Amino acid sequence: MPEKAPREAVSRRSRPAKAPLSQDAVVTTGLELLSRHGLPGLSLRKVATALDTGPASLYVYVSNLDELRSLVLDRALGDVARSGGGHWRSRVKDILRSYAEVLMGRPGLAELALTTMATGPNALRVIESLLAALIEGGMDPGAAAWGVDLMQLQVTGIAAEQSARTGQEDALGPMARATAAASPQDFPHIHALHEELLSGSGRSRFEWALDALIEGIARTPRPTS
Amino acid sequence: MPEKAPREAVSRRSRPAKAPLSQDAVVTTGLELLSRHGLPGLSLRKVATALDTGPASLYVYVSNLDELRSLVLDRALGDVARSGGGHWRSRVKDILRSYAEVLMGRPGLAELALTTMATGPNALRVIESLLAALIEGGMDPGAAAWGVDLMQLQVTGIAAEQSARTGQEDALGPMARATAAASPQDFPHIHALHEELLSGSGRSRFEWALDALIEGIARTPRPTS
DNA sequence: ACCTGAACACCGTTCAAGT
DNA sequence: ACCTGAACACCGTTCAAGT
Repeated sequence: MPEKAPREAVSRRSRPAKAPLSQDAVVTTGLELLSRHGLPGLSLRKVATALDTGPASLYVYVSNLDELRSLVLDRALGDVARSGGGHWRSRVKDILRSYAEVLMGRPGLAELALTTMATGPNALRVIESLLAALIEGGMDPGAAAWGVDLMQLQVTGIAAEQSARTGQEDALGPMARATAAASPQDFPHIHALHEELLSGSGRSRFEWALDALIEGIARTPRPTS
Repeated sequence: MPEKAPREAVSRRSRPAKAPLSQDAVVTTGLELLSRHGLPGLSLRKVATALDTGPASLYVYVSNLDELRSLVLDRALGDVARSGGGHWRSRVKDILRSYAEVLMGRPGLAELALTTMATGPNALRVIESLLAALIEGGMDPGAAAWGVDLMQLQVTGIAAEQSARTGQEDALGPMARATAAASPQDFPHIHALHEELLSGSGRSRFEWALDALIEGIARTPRPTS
């Protein structure tokens, strides 16, 4: 039962007033769809449908799917915490922890980050604050530059592993089964360590990995080429 | 102009003798297609066409695309060098170097490895030899177990970055442009370090990353939980 | 058990045409 | 310049039917 048109006619059109397209709108609904349906939700056709148009229309605002993915990733990275205070080392860990939490906070986002490089302002801000903290900690600037790369990759990888793990109903996935079944003759060390290989809460492994990285990066001289 | 049938009739059939299907055949042609056409080449439909059948037929040997990908990855990992002799540390580096070379040796393989966990015998063999070398080096077995994970992830990530870079004609991709354009006000450290961020041959960065990882893993005590 | 053809429900991208 | 419909050339997966 449609109500009567309120007040004045809505300028020539009747429908819900379909917001105008824009890159911002495209990226926003892309992130929404990702959040709701994971990686398969982030398709040009689905974004187009959500915006009540055809897929061809999006090419005005985005040059292809890869660009959309990278824009959506950067948008999501806007939630990474600003670097707070405290000792440089705990600041580095805070940033990376927040980074991991953001990646794990939406289904498919960590996996997206693994295959897409974000180059927008939010990604740059994360890099910038990591560099600042490391350099403040007295780290050689060159090592800091290379190290940031390592840290981000590592954290992204851990986040992807972790969220793949929680996405499935079986807690540990095929790797657990494979290592558990590894024959003691062919794979003695795996056999002996198969519990260790998968042990530890995600949390404690994460903290350990960060410490190991920071330690290694700080102590390893770069080649003098 | 078909020649006359040679010798005897080829048991009831005329055509090129279409090899029988098998999981092995499916994986082999999957790896072939990947090698020739990169990641887009590795599709169930293309494998089916190459094997002169329909896509539905493959489901007898492979339960879905993900399984095919993980089988193809493991097959490719068969080329990773067996652990040679020498000091444990150089052995670790040799294995990881070979692992990276294998991943970069076929287009799309490193990217595949980033999103797919190989759990076959070849993947296990790589893990086994890394564990053996680290433990021989006196590393705490628990740290070795966690560390192997870190190393593989890191090397896979570097390989993917590197082969994405050589796959494109522009040497450095959008990250270079983004960091080069970073404003000195908003991103002072990136601005100051933007050459360092992208400097160094792949080779020297790789070696440095391995040393940093080994160093960090060896020195960082695991939490006593 | 193995294999098939046909269908289903999707994709990204392009292009000529309209405004 | 922006937007569109329709087409093109693909996908993975399922299913009823055959052998």
